[in-house]
Amino acid sequence: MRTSRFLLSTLKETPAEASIASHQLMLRAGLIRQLASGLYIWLPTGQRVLQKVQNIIREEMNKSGALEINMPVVQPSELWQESGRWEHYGPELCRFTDRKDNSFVLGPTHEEVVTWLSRYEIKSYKQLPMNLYQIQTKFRDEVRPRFGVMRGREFVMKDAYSFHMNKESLRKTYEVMYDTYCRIFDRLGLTYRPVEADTGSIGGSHSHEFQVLADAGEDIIAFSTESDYAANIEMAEAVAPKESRKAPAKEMTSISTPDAKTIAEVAEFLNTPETSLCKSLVVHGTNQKTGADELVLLVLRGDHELNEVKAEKISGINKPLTMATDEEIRAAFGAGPGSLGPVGFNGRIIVDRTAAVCSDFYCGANKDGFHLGGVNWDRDVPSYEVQDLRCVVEGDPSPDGKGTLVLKHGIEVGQVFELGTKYSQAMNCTVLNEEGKNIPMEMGCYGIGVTRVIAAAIEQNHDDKGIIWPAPMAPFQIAIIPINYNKSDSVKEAADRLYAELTAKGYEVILDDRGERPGVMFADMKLIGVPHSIILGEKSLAEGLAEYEERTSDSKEKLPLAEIVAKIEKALA
RNA sequence: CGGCGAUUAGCGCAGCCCGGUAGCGCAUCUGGUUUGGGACCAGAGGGUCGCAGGUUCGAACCCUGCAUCGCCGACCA
Repeated sequence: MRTSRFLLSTLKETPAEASIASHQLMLRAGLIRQLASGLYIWLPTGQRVLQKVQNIIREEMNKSGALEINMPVVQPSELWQESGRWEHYGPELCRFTDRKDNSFVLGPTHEEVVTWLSRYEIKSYKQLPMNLYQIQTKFRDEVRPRFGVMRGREFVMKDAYSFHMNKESLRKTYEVMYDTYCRIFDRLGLTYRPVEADTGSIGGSHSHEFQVLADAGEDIIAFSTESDYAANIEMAEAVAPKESRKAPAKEMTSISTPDAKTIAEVAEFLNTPETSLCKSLVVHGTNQKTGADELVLLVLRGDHELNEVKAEKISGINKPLTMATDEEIRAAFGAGPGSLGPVGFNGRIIVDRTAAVCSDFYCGANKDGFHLGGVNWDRDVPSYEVQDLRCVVEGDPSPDGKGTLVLKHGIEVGQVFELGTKYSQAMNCTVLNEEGKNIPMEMGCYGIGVTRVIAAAIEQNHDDKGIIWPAPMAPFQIAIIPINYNKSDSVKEAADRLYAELTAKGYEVILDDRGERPGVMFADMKLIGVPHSIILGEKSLAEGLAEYEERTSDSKEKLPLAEIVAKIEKALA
């Protein structure tokens, strides 16, 4: 490719809307342009990267035995009603009607369509297992699109769906996909970790996420210092403290705490650490026996945070988790949210494992402006349950018993699920087994955020000059930078000859034939992150020399022109 | 969906408080000089100041509404 015939579209200045490195660089390097909130055009440079990532994914998926298909973006609403997700998927699901007033959605994912397909195409257990995948555009009307393609509304995803006779077969394919994902992310040159994950609204039982480690990541991952335990913080178990609760040493007393409402304020007012306080949160629940709505009190140690995913999984707590309003709280407790506590509350109380071993603690008095001190479970609060409610914090013991936990930010680039029969049952997707009996197929699903992978790679690989692509993702492998291309015959001749030679060998070469000043060419090639550059100048050429520069280290080396091709071939081998 | 902010040339911004000829830098085009790390000189093109109302002799500027974009939070296979 010659720059004069290419749409390089680089920007010197950073557009104001971009806040993280990958978004800024994708705009500056001319990979993408924003069309509307969460919608992006992929420019030629970006499209080349996108296709490279897609090809690697496709190769590895094909190697794993999966079969590529292509399903429509537009899907009939009836399928979503069949699966039950018409109700459960919120406004994120973009719904519309056609001219005949038939109802459709823009596919945010394709479980319904692929299940519909398999219902017709898979008739016998002899066809199983089968794994179908596509690389396709999805649309999710995100509440808040941000960070460029990291969280766009329209994005490219590789999604695969596997079908099985039984759980053993599903588990086998799950393992194959897990390994395939490792190979894909290894090949892409990313630093990532597979972590235990929540299954979220897609449903299912067993799941791992593939997280690219980067500070800009929106997820938090807990790792063990000693073992390979790793989990999304949503899932990471906060194990029960080993030490048992101390016997009460103090009498319960009421303390006036005017204007102290938050944990930090109360701790400061009482001149005591946050760990000696317990905080109380009120959520909506359903009474297990009567089925009536009720308010449930959740109690955590003052320095800990509620893990909403864990709370939602407790039966009797409404999903999605909804906090009680100030009015509801006042009606039930006779006090506002800043002064709540378990003492005297006669509804359901769920206490976090760590809070449950606190003794002589402080908590709200259920009276505005007052807290209680010297509070003890059992003695002062006779009836309560103990559950794992909180987010883990750094230093917590690892759930597998080895080492302690550290927390890091991650970008979720892939996820593998065991779905089970959630969709096959709801949509009557069955197969005849060896006994001639109709059974719902076991299903798995496996996604990779293709466009997000690119943003994640840039988050991990850039410097102040621009992108430093992992070799397999680079839009071009080699840049030829001729100084005075338009004026010097020797430079032009050498550049054209090298370009022809390297191109004929099958390399992806970009020749900067714009005749720009050297600084402009260097800056552009570094910005778009071409891994290898050949610099040709008239003076060096007169001595038979060319220069080789490598992007990762920005190191330069002069060597005979005749040896440059061999040098490049070695570097790219 | 709540709170906050922005919207003026392709991009980054000033002008608004205090109403009266729409500006700067970068980019683009022309000519010239330059050519090893985002050059210099001279000239040129490019704007319904987000949209709609209102106040006013007169609105980029003041008022009202709406839209879009962004930030923080809630949300998220």
